[in-house]
Amino acid sequence: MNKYITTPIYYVNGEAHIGHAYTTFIADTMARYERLKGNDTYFLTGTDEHGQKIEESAQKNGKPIQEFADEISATFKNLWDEFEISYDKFIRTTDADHKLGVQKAFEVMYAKGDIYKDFYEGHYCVSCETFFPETQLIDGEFCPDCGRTTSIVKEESYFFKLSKYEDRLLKHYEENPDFILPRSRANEVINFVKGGLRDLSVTRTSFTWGVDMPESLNDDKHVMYVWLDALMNYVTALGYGKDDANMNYWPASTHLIGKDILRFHAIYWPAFLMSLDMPLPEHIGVHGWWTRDGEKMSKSKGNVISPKEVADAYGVENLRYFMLREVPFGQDGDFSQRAFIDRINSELSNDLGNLLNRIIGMSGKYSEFIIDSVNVEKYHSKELNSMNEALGNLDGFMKNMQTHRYLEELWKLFSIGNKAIEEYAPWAKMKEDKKDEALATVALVANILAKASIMLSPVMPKTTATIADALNFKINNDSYNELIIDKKLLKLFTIKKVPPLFPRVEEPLMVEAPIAESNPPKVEKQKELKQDNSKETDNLIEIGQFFETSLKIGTVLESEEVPKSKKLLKLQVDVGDETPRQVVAGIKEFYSAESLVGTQVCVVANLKPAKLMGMISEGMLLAAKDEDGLCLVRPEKPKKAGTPIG
RNA sequence: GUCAGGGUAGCUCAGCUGGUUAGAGCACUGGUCUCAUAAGCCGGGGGUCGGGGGUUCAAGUCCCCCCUCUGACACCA
Repeated sequence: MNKYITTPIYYVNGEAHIGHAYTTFIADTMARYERLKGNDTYFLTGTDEHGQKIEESAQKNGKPIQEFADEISATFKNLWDEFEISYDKFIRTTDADHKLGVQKAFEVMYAKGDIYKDFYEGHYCVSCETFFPETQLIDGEFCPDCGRTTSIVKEESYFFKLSKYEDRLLKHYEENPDFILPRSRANEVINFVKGGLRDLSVTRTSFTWGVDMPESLNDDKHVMYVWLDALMNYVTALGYGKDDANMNYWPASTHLIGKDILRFHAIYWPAFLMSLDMPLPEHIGVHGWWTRDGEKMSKSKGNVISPKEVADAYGVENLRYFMLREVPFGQDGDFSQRAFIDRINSELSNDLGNLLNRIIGMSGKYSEFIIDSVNVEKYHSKELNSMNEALGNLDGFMKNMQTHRYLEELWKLFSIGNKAIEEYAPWAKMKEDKKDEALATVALVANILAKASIMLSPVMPKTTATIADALNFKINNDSYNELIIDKKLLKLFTIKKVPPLFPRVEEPLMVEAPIAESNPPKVEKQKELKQDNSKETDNLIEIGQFFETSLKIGTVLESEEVPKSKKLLKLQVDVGDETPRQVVAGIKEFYSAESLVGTQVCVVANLKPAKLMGMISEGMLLAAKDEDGLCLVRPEKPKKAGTPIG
């Protein structure tokens, strides 16, 4: 059977973070699991390199775009190589073959009438060079960004008839309840589709760093929109549009993605495939995000975890185990060294590693390290049964990507082993001259470890290979068939002594990033500033530019909640003009309407008016927001309304 | 605000179509073996299953209302 597992292609806008590693670990585990079962498996990962953002980032770094993309792409590839990720192909959207495939797809959809050239018609603000939907316009006419008059302008664009596939998509979700996993994500998608789909603009004329249009269309003003380009990677990697060399792997078994790109994979991608008359992937697996010690990770907070740093400190395999064991698939997970260390010590060191040592010790003392399964069934049918029961449950968990349940279930084996040793106490049996029984128990545990290692190997390939080596067998499809499917026992062998697999971790191996306590310590502030400074140095402005912003002290005269709004307060603010200014501010979650009346705030006074919930906002309040909430910036002492700030 | 999904032991969670004294792991604690990485094993404490009504012989499990959390969308200037 063919299996095809993919990760998203990672955007080359920054280096790999823990989330990238997580996705890749899950995918790698699934791919290894399928191979173990003897399925012909293709595992794809790679990088997404087109689009305006990349163009801009390269410019900022003063590098040719391709060179910039090459560099970042290489950091991903190198990291995965270092982590021994078992990908079959690392695709880059700048690969020539990929571009060919995208163009081919475009031609097919175009020929079919699913892509048509039209005009992106909308209210266009010339000075902002942007289109705005009517709902955002102020008084149906003015630009929400600059307040100038907009005009109805048509810009040429190619569109994909997404709307045409609405019904077919809904039908597919309904008929394939496990198309999107976990279920809760499917509901989100269904709701969104039911809300109606608009045709998708699939080309851009505003930048050039993208896949060119197919020659047959003879239209080089446009380049492909990045998502059409990016999503196609899943088939161009198999040779679509070129030689179809590996198209026998299509459709994909699982596209693994993070929750941020759900819509593209669950709506656009299936629609594209329908248009190309190609089968849809079996599953879209949607995982959550990682927090750190309960808090969101962010660059400004300085608490971002580098996967390499963690792997260097704790070992890649331990990290893989932790990430897959700690969090229920689909949910957000929390990374803390404490939780990590607990799992290493209690599950890896105590339950597993120590168990291996126990039988090495006993076999050495009782039988010169020789392990013989001959009497296992005679004395331990009870243990064998419960072991087989747990082993039988594993496949279902993996199919649903419930890696945490999978590992939890697998760990029952070690418990069975530890309990058996205790219950049958081979040392006592030896004294009672029941060597057969003593050795049977040791052999039972050896078999438990062997079988568990096979099933653990997709998660921890190297460590389990070491265990297998100690137990004189190799983990592969053959041993899987023999020991797991046919439930056979290990043949007579001599166990090899190995050093402890999982040394206990007594204290954190990484320096903790400063974490905000109840009162944010100064350290964090400093760090934040430092980061910002270093970031801002290439982005300095002239003082004149600063003074283009008119900041004034304002006194809040009136304040009321905007009905039906979660975030907005409508304020009347005196900024020294004859009439008060109406300012709509998104601070309702942090300030009650009454508490603001009579207080002073800092107002950006020459901001172009904007329309929020249909109300004009003629200014903006200065406020600072971080993970702990938002606070307004206010004058230290009362000042007359309208006092300029500078 | 609309929609979706939650709120079960200190923590992380399991409890399918309602049915005996509500479970697991971790943490805490008492005991105990010695093959082992001060690991293992046995036992214990601890829950008004968010709140309030209702249906039923019987509800964590079904219905209604409320509180609260998370996510998506609609307004974060």
